Amino acid sequence: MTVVTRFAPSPTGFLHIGGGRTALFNWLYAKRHGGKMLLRIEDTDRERSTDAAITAILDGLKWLGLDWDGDVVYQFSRAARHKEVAESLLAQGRAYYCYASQQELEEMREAARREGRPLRYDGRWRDRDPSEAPEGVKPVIRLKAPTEGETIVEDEVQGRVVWQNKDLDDLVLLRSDGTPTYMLAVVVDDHDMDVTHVIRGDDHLTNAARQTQIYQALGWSVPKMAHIPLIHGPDGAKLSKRHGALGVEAYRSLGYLPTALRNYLVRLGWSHGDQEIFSTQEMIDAFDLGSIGRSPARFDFAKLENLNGHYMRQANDEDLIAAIEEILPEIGDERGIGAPLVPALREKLTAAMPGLKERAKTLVELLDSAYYLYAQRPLRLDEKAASLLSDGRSRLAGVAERLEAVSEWSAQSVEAVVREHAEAIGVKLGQVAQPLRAALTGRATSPGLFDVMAVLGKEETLLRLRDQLKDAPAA
RNA sequence: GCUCCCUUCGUCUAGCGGUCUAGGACGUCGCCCUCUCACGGCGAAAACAGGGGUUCGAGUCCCCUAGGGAGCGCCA
Repeated sequence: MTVVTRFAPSPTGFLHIGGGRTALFNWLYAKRHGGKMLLRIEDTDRERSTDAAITAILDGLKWLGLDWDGDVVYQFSRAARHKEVAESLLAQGRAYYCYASQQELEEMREAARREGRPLRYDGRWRDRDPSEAPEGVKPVIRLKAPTEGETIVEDEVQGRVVWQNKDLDDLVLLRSDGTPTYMLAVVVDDHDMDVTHVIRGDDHLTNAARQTQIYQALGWSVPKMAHIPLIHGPDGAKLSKRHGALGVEAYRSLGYLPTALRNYLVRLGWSHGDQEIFSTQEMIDAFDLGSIGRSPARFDFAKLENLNGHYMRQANDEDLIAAIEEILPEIGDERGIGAPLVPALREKLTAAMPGLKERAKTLVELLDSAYYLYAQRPLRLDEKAASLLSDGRSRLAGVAERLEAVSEWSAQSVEAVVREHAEAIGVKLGQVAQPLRAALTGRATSPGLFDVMAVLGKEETLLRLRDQLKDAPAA
């Protein structure tokens, strides 16, 4: 039997980080077993589902590099089938019409709360004859769930989880308007789509029990289930939208690479011995449900940054530039850079990339550290640079002249000249290099100074230098 | 309130009864490298929630307590 997994988000918002991980796990499991991952949009809540959310989810998946097999299934389009299944259950006496009103149900819950009883539907229409139905009330169809015995979920991650049937109530299968509830729709769709493995957040664990009851009523076999623990925010609280749960597109704008995010995500809850870095193929080869932990994990930006740095260092320069260009529309404006990059800047960025990517943790950081490439003369020095320069300006006297004399401008040749200068005035290289760096880049840190000078070129280097040395005392 | 799940360094985790004086990674702090910052190298501090059992032996199995989480909708 070929493995079929599915990712089934509801389109009520962006694809958040937890959903991204669930999708990743489903994708990895399918790939690992040569199976398929299906994508189903659970849009039966017509009020809250939006096309914008669907687009965001699809884009998020694509950016993460997760593809799916076949066409996207829209759950709502299958409503007729859901209804048919509910009615078949009704015909078999495994479901029944319930005429309880919203108000009745609320009172039921309120009373239960007051008396400290579980908040469950009391089954008041379970054995009542429909002839007693109140006039003009459209009924819902409820599952006639077993009242005795137990319902067992053999979960691939959580192990064997047992519920007493007396603790589970008769859930609604079909709403009074004839549309299916999530509980019914999921079961029917997973069955019809031949899903063999349901991998989802453990917030669905109790749903698994109720869905199991529906499978049993239908006489269908239950797919394998794997309920993975949720991701919490850095403070340990549930990762919710107001608690730092960002959509995956936000990580994109923050300058993270999809490869890094994937690597970070796969290690959240899953492990493979001591291995931390996984190529896509390695992830696929090693992924298994048994190595998924059962406790929730906190989201840690520091570790994501570290991984991102790793992947940036490893990435090839062209790909990094392409990735930067992609997010330039979002982050370029405030830095005065338009997308696409003008050829001259693109060229400089390419030349400087080996030194830049070595130092940055995110694409945004990289772009900032490349300030010296796109800065307009005269440079605005930041505070540290300004003080470095004022301290060391006198040691720079005469460098410009020495540099002027260089005919073959390269990192090597300028290094030789600067070292010569330092030696001539009897100071260490750093004593000259630091103020020089400040003058040329406007910052106290940068890639190797001589690489910077090489990328800038002789003319620009000298112009910038003279900008800052105008009022320097003579040597 | 009821049901279910969880609990190893600050964080992610290894550990599946003896090899644990508990390993790795991120982070933190030193030192080295060095023109700065990174990278890299070396090193340090840092954890089995608590209490009972079971066993010759428990981080590993069982129970209780505490703490955390999820669910309890005609939402998904």
